[in-house]
Amino acid sequence: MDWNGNIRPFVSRPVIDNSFNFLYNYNYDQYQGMEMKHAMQTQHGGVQVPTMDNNNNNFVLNQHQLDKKKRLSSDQLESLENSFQEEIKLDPDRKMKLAKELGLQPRQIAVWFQNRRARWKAKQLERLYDSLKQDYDVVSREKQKLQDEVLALRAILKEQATKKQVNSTVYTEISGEETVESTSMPSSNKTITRGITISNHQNNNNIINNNNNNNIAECSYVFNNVVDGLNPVMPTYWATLPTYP
DNA sequence: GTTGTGTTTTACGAGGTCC
DNA sequence: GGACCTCGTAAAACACAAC
Repeated sequence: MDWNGNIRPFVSRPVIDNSFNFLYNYNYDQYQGMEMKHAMQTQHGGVQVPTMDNNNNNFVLNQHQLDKKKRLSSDQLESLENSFQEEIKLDPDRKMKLAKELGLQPRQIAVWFQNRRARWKAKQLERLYDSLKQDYDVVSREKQKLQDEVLALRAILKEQATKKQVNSTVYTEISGEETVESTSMPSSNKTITRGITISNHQNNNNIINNNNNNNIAECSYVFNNVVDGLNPVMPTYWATLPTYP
């Protein structure tokens, strides 16, 4: 029994031999004890009734009736698609209207919308994945760039610290004061990073190399905050990333 | 033309939510 | 409790390459 009270035999197998016709009798039920929900349909969803077999008084299906799962026509699909584009959910009134217009069972309309929503959702997920992957790639490249910068700056710092150590050793020999600065990372990174400029670093590399005092004066806002874990600064492109509900 | 195989579409059942 | 939903799946329909 379908939603409209029509009876539709289960007809999932092709006729191989007439001797097996009993398998396709009206009373045949693949799922014993289960309610029949299928309605045999014509090209446009009309219900077909099984015919009587002359020999044994059983209901049998002719070849046309055995053609199950008809695909919807292009016109039907177009109408359904248009309706779906208007609203992906199907209210009962619209379902009945579409069923009438397209000559389909209301159940078919409901099922089509359910399947269409599933396809739509899968597509959305696919797009979301692509978008997130793109974002990830951008962030990943940026991270690599920043890591390279950190390595370069550490090398510079190490070099400067070595020079400084040499100078202070000479000074200590004279004054007796201890002025050696640690350059190890990351345990003492705060000490180091407070004296480094990351923004405009490429232009500043020369300055760093040539003017130790200027480097210390150009304290990095970005680097300090990121390393200290305070108010991390977002890359400008983050603002352009799409938002998702 | 046939056959094998992968993909798409139609349809359903199970289990859940909502009114 | 009925209508409807999502999710997972079966099976028919279809597309297409290989022979």
